[in-house]
Amino acid sequence: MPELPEVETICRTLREGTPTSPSLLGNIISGARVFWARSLETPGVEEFYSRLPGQSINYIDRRGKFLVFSLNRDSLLIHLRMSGDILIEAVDSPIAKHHRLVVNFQNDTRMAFNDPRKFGRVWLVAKPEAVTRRLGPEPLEEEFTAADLYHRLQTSHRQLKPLLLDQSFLAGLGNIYADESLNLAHLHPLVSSQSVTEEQAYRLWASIRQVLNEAILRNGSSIDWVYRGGDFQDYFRAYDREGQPCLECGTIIQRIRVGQRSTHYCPQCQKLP
DNA sequence: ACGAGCGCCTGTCGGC
DNA sequence: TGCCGACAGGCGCTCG
Repeated sequence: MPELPEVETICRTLREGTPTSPSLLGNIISGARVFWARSLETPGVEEFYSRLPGQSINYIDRRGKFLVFSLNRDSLLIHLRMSGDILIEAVDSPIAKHHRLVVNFQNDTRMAFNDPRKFGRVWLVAKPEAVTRRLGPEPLEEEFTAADLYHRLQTSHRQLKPLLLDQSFLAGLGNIYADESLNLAHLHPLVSSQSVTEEQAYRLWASIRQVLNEAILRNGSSIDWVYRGGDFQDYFRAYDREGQPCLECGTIIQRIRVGQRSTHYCPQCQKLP
């Protein structure tokens, strides 16, 4: 489920709390349990157990698709990959089937990392940059300008879709929001990046930000059995709309394979030059 | 430098 | 009903 808007939604929920679940800020960690060792990227399980107790959650942030928990001495980073989710529950509730790791708090609640497909990863490190250092710019930050995007496109010779999925080019886009952004910008997913004009780059920049901001306003997208409570899926323009009419021109949305990923686009609005 | 293919995993869905 | 392949919001690796 997790691209930037979904991770941002989870991040805000954990940081700010909801009527039914209070903020995690200030929670003191009492311990942890790992049920699937490969979910823990670093350190080893024993060190993970010994370093966590006594540290409290001072802040919760997002970098790309990573959740970043700032503790007293360390940072706890979680990447949800394809099927990961974060649940807050009572410490004495049963361990659900796909719980891979839990962090217990002194207030008798716990944070569970639930991940059916086991692709997600957790890091406990002294410096978060050790994990996030290779990420590209944050698309919603003010410092990320259209001129910046244009120059980055110029320095690459790749197709737009795989480039947008490359987290070192831009942090946070995944398959859904790459397709949505390209559709809104009227750019074909196979267009070569260095052929994009300044005006097209501006359109892509504005489209990426518009799509991500609207998705965050709708708490992200909910698809299949991994449900998060967002409803941006009801506003998709291209993604998962193969065979349906383009909302702008009525042409049937096509699905092709690009870099092993399903790619949806309107052949009329998004023409190859 | 780039794209293709594959591995990592479990679950769901459609076709036969 | 059961089986089987295709597919899924990600990413790191190898190989041409």
